[in-house]
Amino acid sequence: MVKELDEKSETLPDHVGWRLWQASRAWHAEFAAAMRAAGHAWFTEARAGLLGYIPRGGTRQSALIERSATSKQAVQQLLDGLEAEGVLERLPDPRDGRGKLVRYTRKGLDALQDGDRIKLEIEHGYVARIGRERFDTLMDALRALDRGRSEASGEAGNLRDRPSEAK
Amino acid sequence: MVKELDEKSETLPDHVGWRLWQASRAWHAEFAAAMRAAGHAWFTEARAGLLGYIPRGGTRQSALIERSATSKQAVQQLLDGLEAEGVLERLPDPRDGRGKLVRYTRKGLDALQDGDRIKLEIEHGYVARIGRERFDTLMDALRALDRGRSEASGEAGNLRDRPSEAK
DNA sequence: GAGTGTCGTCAAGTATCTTGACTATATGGA
DNA sequence: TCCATATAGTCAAGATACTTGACGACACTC
Repeated sequence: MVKELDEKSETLPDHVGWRLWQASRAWHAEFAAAMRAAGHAWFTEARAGLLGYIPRGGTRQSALIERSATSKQAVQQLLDGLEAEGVLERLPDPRDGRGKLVRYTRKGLDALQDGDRIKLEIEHGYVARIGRERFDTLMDALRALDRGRSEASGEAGNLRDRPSEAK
Repeated sequence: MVKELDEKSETLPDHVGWRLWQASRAWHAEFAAAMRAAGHAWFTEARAGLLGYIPRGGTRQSALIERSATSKQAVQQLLDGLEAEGVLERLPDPRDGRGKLVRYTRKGLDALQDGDRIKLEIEHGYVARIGRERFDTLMDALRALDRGRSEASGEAGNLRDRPSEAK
């Protein structure tokens, strides 16, 4: 076989960013595949990202925009899609005529439940692969990193870049 | 402030997938910001992902498609963009009339060098935040996870799902 | 040299996300 | 009360990333 260009011996990157990215992608690919296999064909990465910010009890659309790190239009379009799929519903906020409340439908709650189960399964797989101890240190390090990030910027729990800078 | 809906006490998810996703996004946001600040305005996440698969010495376009986990059309469009930006160039493969070689231009190599520097800076920041030991265990766990993944499927180093299944 | 498969391209469509402009409601004060 | 300003959500248009399908050019085998 041709081997004059060193295609064979070339290595992929090996730094934190790359590893985190690969791990994240792999996790999500596994999760999404399992979700779709469980009958939730509407499940996509972008939607999953948004759902992560919607607690079981529902939330104000504006609160959602603040928490997730994207524009309100992006959030809106994702919500439009999820609403059309029957996963969520939007109700007028009784306490603010401008606002809307976002909450899960039966279908959405069922999906959340399946999601929880699948997460556990994946986690078990990970533990089986690298051992409980290493898995725990992984989680510990990731949490510490997140805490560090929160402290570095303002104090909100996320990668939101100082929600009160230009406001 | 209104507080009847438990907005305040609600917590974000805390499982591996979420943590990996957040960490990955945060890393990339930091990296991309630094790259753009360093004058590489063409830098985006998708392009970065692809560049990760292109070794310094260049590669065949087809090899690239195989390594990255996307369709060849997606790769092609990304390459089109990078070529238009003057980061890469495509040459005919002297050993295969059908093929093309992708390699970095001077501009591309300069960007890679800045990228390496920035990666180190970010890494130092991480170590400062969570300590050298914890950082090392993090990397160790991520590598172990990747190894586990490789062994689970075929043997290729990545999340590519068995490149020779339907082929 | 004919058949088959690989490499890259063209074209069109979908999903995600962005900026800009706009409507309706809320809030705080003259 | 009325007005100014800010906030919540929407509408519209466009950019980017990615997909499927179809195709032309070359390579490889027989």
